[in-house]
Amino acid sequence: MIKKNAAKVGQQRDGETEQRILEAARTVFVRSGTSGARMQEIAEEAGVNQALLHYYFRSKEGLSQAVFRDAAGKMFPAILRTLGSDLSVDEKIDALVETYLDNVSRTPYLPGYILSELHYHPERITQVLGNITGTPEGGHIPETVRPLFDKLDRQLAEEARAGRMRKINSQQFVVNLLSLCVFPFAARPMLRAVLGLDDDAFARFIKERRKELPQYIRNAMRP
Amino acid sequence: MIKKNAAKVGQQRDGETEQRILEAARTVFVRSGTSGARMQEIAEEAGVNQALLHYYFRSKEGLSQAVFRDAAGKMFPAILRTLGSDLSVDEKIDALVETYLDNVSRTPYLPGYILSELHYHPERITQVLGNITGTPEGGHIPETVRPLFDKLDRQLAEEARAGRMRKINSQQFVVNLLSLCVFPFAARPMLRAVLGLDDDAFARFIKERRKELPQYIRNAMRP
DNA sequence: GTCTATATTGTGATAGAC
DNA sequence: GTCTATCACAATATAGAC
Repeated sequence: MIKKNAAKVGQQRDGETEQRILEAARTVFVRSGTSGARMQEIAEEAGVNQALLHYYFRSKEGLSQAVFRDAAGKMFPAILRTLGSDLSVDEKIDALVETYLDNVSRTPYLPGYILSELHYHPERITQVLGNITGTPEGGHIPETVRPLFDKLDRQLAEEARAGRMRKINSQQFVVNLLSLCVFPFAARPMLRAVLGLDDDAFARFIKERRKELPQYIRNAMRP
Repeated sequence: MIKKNAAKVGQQRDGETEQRILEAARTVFVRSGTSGARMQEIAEEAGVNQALLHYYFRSKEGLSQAVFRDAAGKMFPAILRTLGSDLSVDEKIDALVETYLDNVSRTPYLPGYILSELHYHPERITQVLGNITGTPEGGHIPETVRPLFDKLDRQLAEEARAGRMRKINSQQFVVNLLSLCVFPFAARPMLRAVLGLDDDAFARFIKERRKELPQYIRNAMRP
């Protein structure tokens, strides 16, 4: 109901400007971190004035939360959905490795940003992950996620009982899976410096991983 | 030759004050990140005045570099030494998992700090890792580290030839190893929130990992 | 070496015109 | 909705006494 007269000079229809600001903010926050980023830098990146950032997002805190929420909203739901699905264990491994590596390859600096944010602002996890996991206000996330891990535990137990896998608990299983997928991106600057991987070489490195990782992980749990 | 008359009031002998400042800085930088940290906060943590930080380290930049150099100097050399040693592949796996998990358990927030620093200040990698790896001024780190990976590649090729392992290249091998060791610490705040792991539960989680990881990794490469 | 006081710049945020 | 101008304070850094 608000934005009428969109034809008037200097006005943009819809949330176009807001969106441009949000994307600029993502770029800058991902590059410099929440405290390292400057509102001025974001304004320039978006091609607008600094005051406009405050008009749309009120404060730096508000803007950075919006960015983090978006970023986390891209990564976590997909992972949780896969882990909680009705796929078999083997299929979950395949699905997670493929979708994660494919998706993140397009935004390779996101994992580093997210892990850093979680490290320096752990209080944000609850806010953001609470929504994502559907945890009620003031609730405890682990309780909401519990059913997912319980289900995984049953699947893993059944595989072990049938002699198809060694016994492993769901937490270690998930952490192993995530470690092998996420770490190479989070440590990308290190790999670039130590192994000399430029953008192309890194992309090839990930492509190779995408092929070998499922086999690697399944093998690791053979009886 | 400088510090005489150490008995005089207000003076400390040796680098005691400098050391206290450095430790305080480590605490604060690891907790808040380089740009998030405040010199005032560090001064308080060290129990000295803010001007003293500049007396010893000239600038915030200087202090943060000193902290990062120390932190990286704790992690990387041990890893590189193990990987480049004369141990067999199996022994390297054991050694790296054990020493890494044991050492880092004492400073569990260091990996998150180091990865974040590398993400937001990739230029520091060259400065610091150059020294650690013994790369000459202006040299390229990968060339210095190359022999280490070449040696690993020969070992892995020999294992494959003898039918004891599947073929895997040294880069993927090392990244897998590091992923499984480092990620749980780097993602600790996330694991705390999602899995509900408090300090004790996390310590147990790592202890279990220390036991199972070598077997997991060896298994993953079985033919 | 260590302190207090202060200079100086950076930076988030707001007021108000258009 | 978007801009320019400016405020208010935070934060690094330095001067100089002790």
